Amino acid sequence: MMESLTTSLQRVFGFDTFRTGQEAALTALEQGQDTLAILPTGAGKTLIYQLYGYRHPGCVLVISPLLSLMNDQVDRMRVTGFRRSAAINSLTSYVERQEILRHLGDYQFLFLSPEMLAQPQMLAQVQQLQLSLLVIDEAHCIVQWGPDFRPEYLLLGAIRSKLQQPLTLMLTATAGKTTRHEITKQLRTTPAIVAESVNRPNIFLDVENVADEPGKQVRLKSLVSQLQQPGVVYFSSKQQATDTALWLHQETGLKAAAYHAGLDSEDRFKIQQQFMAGQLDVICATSAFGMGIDKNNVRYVIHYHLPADLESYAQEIGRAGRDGKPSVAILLYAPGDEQLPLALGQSNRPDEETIQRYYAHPQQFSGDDPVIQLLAFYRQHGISQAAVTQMFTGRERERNRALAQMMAYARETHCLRERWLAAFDEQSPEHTVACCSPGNTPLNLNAVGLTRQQPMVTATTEREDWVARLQRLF
DNA sequence: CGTATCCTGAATACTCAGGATACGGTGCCGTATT
Repeated sequence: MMESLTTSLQRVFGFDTFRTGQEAALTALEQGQDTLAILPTGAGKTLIYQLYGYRHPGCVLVISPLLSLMNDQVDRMRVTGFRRSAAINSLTSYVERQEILRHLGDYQFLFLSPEMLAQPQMLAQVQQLQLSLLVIDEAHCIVQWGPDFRPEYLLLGAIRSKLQQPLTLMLTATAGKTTRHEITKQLRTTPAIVAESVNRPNIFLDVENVADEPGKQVRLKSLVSQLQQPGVVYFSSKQQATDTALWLHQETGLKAAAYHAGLDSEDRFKIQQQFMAGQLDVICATSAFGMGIDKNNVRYVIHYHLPADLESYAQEIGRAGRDGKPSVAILLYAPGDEQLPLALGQSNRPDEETIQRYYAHPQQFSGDDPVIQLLAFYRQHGISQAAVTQMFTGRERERNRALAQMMAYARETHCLRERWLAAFDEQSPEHTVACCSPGNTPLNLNAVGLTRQQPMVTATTEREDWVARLQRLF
């Protein structure tokens, strides 16, 4: 008889108890059920598949969206005693890759990107393995990136079938009802769902209405110079992230840097390291910044532009206050801001006519256009014109719905938390002054307890004091 | 979709109306080129 989960936990990690969600997910997996686990960052999602891998013979195959995540994870696993771990990706040298492939059957944990796994040679190798578990890390990427950015994500369902439907664990920090539905539909399974609340009570929510672009800049500068550091300001434009980092530094003297996909990987790495080490006050970033960032003392996340949906917003504000201390998420909204996410959503999407013309005469199109590259991908994978049309139509409808939900948050006049959590089918705790400040109410920074003039007291006494202080103030 | 910038042509030469165009985000992979 196999030892209990708790005994394994004790033996492998030296912990006596599981964190919320871990045990439920493991229990479902032990019963042979595919499992979708929606757990906040820092809840110990990797422990779930590490422990499962420890308890069962065969290989745990982990599909991960980013090379940096993969490589960090392999390093961490080797340090903590899981030495039979490897990643194969474009950064792997030829020699190293040959070495791993020669002993592939000996590995307990193998990390691949969807693109790598989709390659026929690689898939053939993996088909030879005895898989104990297939893990889809950051599973929301299937929905967020699949259709119009990284189409290999949409092949995972077919690949899973070719691997004889191995037991599958899907991991993410944020997934509303439609995202959950889409993930499981794509992966062709009806899993057990283990979901923790996405609420983050220590993050004060705020929407700030401004008249226009200059008004937004003024407000941003004022907020950034008053708030406790460090913080993150999100943009939907690389240029504006860069310009604003420089401007904020000049205007306020704060140590500010920009982070986006236009920087070379050396700079990206350096800036990320500096931020993690506390050498930066504020990072002006695009959505490129975030996954895999686990800094616990981020005090504020400001959105200069409107995110495309509440799930992205939840992911991004979730990077504040990991230490449980009071933090704030501020959305700056100017009339018409919804046009930018709308346009971005359209930019990678072919219209019906283009699809029709491409399928009729594919050779007449230039291969440089990313939209055409997507169509070429789907056509080469035998996906019909009708299916592609239907997919992009559905995608458009879904993006519009998601943006409308985001707009409803921006325009909310009653309780932002209630509005936010409703998108994840969650009830909100009762609204208090410590909860949020919608766009129609002014933000009192002192009330949030985050101004630099009023440094926070120590963590243990903070929570009661903070609520009590707020109650008195109002 | 909407803003900013560039371009064009007509009228003027200390210019400007209005149209065309570019910009706006996320990452794998591997091949061709320096």
